[in-house]
Amino acid sequence: MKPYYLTTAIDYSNGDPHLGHALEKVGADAIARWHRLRGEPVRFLMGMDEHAQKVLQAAEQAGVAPQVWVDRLSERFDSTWKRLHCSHDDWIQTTEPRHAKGVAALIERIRERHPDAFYDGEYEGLYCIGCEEFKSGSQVVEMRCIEHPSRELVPTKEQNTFFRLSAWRDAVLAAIQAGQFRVEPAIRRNEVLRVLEDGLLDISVSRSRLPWGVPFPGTADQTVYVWFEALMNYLSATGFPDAGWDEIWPADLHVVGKGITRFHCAIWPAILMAAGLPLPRMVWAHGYVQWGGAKVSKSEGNAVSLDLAIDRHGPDALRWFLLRDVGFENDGDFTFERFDAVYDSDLANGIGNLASRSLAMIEKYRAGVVPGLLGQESLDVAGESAVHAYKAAMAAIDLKVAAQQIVNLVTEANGYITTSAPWGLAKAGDDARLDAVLAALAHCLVRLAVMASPFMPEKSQALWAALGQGGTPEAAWAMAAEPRLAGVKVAKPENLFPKPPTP
RNA sequence: GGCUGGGUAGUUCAGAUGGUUAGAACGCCACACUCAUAAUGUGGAAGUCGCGGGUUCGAGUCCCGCCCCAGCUACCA
Repeated sequence: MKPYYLTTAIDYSNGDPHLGHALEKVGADAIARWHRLRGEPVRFLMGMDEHAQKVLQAAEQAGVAPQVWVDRLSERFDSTWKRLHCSHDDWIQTTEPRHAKGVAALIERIRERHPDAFYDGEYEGLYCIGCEEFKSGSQVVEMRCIEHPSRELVPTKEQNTFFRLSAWRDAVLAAIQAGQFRVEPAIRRNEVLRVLEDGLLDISVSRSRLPWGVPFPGTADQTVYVWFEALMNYLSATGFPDAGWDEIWPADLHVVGKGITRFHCAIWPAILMAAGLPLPRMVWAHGYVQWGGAKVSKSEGNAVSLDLAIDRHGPDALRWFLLRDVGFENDGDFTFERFDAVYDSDLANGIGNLASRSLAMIEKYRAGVVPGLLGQESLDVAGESAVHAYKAAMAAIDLKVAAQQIVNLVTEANGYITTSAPWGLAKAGDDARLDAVLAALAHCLVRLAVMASPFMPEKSQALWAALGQGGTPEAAWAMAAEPRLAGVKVAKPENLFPKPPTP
């Protein structure tokens, strides 16, 4: 069975991982975990983009060889994502031999099928002597490079290879319109459609001055231009062109930042079409994390320390906050003030306290053994509908709404406890009612553990274990659909989400 | 400039096809409860729905104009 293959963007090896990167990884991870929860095989790729000029400069500044530099950063990013409980099962660096091999094979495959897909042309751009590279866009202010404002940019021509992007415009446009190649959310799709409707120009895809890169097949001194090559990581990670790659490809989902949608939604599908390969099924472009309303980025120099944010309340809490409050669709804001508020309300006072009080009552009134099911309580009905709504939201990659279902169910459960007042039933000796209430609470907790697992794997695992369940909540969707806990021995865990002492 | 979105309670946001007193969460105030991480529940205060016109019996929801914010605008991952 072909796995659900999803990827995140590969990150530039020229700085530390920050909150913006984290949102993407954690969001993709929640989606990966959701598919595993449904029992699907999943393949989940992350990695590093290492062939940029900036990377060389960063290595030089650090005084180490480029490969040493990128390996160091690769380790740093990978371990950060693992610390955030990301469950990727492949990690690609674009300096790996398998990537160079995949890129070369893909370009050759395009040449075989469409000999005129590539042609020699002249690229003309503004060249900065200081940076030793071409500059454009926001790097150019008043005809000068922002890094070297004392020097004039020199209009320079160089001979290199062009990709006939324009030839695939109609086909890419049609694929998006037909829904065969989905671009989500809609705001991003509209942008891409507009770009395509305006037409595409051919693009230069090689550089002659950069030895740090993948050699362009059939040329003596050219390397593949970095972002053209970077896109191909999704394919080279499947093992392409070696046997077995087509058991993984096409990708089901590319998760990317909104800033790079055009590359993924116009150029990447054109490359694949030229090669006669199937298109990815979906590109999801998330919004950006802002810091107190301002852009967070390495270039702005205000990147919040990711380690600091993780240390605040632990990795699961940060995952929860990013996906539930910052959001995976629109831009969102990160402040410690809000992070603390959401932690207290959703996690400590919400799920954590609900688990605590429910399990404490099962222990106190029934020696920790979940009573048998006596009938359907109102809380069971609420649980079923929460699971239903959650499922629909996850399938639509609406992580915020999915998380909302968890919060809603917690609220339902707290209200149910107040209404049914188990302590009163115990005092009155109404054992039948008390059994029903305690069973319903246990079922509710199981549902919560399962639903929370894509968001907070570690904490939901702890809750799962407290409910006397073996293994992990992964692939345990059946328990959410129909909890079976009669006779199971539960144990109240330590506080799932301890509250820091208030000063 | 062009194109997309958006401007709704202190804050973050919901509000298909126009229709009773505009909703939720967090925060705030009061009360209740005691199983629980001083947690939870109930009630309450809180909004000229960006501005100005228009259509309509009736508009946050449609039309026109304007203001403000964000994004995209091709080789910036």
